[in-house]
Amino acid sequence: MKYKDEIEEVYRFFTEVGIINQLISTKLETLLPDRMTATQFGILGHLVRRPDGETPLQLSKAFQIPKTSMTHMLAGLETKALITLEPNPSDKRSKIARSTSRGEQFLNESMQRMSKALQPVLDDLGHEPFANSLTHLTRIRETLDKERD
Amino acid sequence: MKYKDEIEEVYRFFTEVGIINQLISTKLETLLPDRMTATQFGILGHLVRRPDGETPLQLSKAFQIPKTSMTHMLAGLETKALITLEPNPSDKRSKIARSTSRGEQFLNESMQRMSKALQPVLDDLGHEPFANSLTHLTRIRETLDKERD
DNA sequence: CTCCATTAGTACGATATCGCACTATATAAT
DNA sequence: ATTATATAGTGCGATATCGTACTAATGGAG
Repeated sequence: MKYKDEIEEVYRFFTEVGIINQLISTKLETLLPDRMTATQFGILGHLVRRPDGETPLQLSKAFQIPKTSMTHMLAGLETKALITLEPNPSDKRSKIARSTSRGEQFLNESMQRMSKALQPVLDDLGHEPFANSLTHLTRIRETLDKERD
Repeated sequence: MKYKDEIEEVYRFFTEVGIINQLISTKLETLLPDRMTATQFGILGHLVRRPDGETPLQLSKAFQIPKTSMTHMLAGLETKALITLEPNPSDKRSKIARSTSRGEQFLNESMQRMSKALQPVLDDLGHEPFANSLTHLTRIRETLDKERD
C-alpha cells in the first residue's frame, strides 16, 4: 500500500471516529437531564467502577481533558450530588472525587435508557462490529496515549 | 455472550471512541494556528474534496453538528479566507460553502504536519489496526446515522 | 393564485471549554 | 534547613457550542 493511501486511510479513520463520537454523544445527551454532557457521564461511569475514587488530575489524564475543564465538570457533578469532592489525605493540594450512591443509581438508570435506545442498532448490526473493532481501538488509543509528549 | 456483557462491550467501544477523538483533536489543534478547531479542519477537508461546494445544512448533516454551530464555524473559516460563502443560485434561502485555493493549500500543509506528528504511531502500529477497524466503524456510523430519529 | 406547512440560515442568550496566570503544597538539590 | 523546581487545583477571560425562537424562501394542496 502506498504511503499516501495510508495517510488517507488514517485520516478517514479519524473522521469516522469523530462522527461516531458526535452521533453517540448527541444521542446520549438527549437521554440525560438538564444539560449534562456525555463526557460528564463518562466520568461518572469511571468513578462508579472505582470505589476508592480518583483525583481530578487522574481523571483529566484518563479522558484527555484539560484539568481546568475537569474542575468545571466535577463541580457540576457535585452540584447534582452525583459525586463527592473530598480533600486528599495524602496530598493537601489534591482532592478525591468519588461517586455517591445517588450517582451510581443515576448511572444505572441512564445506561438502561441508553441500552434501550441503542437496541435497534444492536439488532441490526449484532455485537461483532463492536467487538472486532474494540481490540484495535484499544491498541490505537494506548499507542496514541504513550506517544503523546 | 450474555446480554449484559454486550452492553458493557458497546459501552467500552464508545468510551474508546471518545478518548481517541479527544487525543487526536488535541494533537491536531496544537498543530493548527489560532484557535482553529479539529471540526473546522474536518469541514475544510470535506470541502476541498468537493469542488462544487456544499450547503451549510449538508455539512451539518455530514458531521452531525447542529446547524447553528455550523454557521459559527463557517463564519470563522470565511474570516480566515479558507472558504467562500456564496448565495445558492437554486435556493435563495441557502448558501454554498466552497474551499478557496488558500484553504486547500492550508489543508495540505496542515496534513503534512499531522502526518509527521503521527509517524511514530504508524511506525509502531502499522496501518493494519486502522484498516481493520475502519470497515466496522463505517458500518457502525452508517447504522447509527440511519437509525437516528 | 392563495394559503400553509416545511425548510435554510441566523440572532441571541445560556452554558461549556480551555489557555494563561496564579496560589499552595510537595519534592529535589545543595 | 534553605532554596529552587515541579505539581494540583482554580479564577478569570476569550471563545465555542448549541437550544430556542425568529425571518425569508420554498413547495405542495386546493
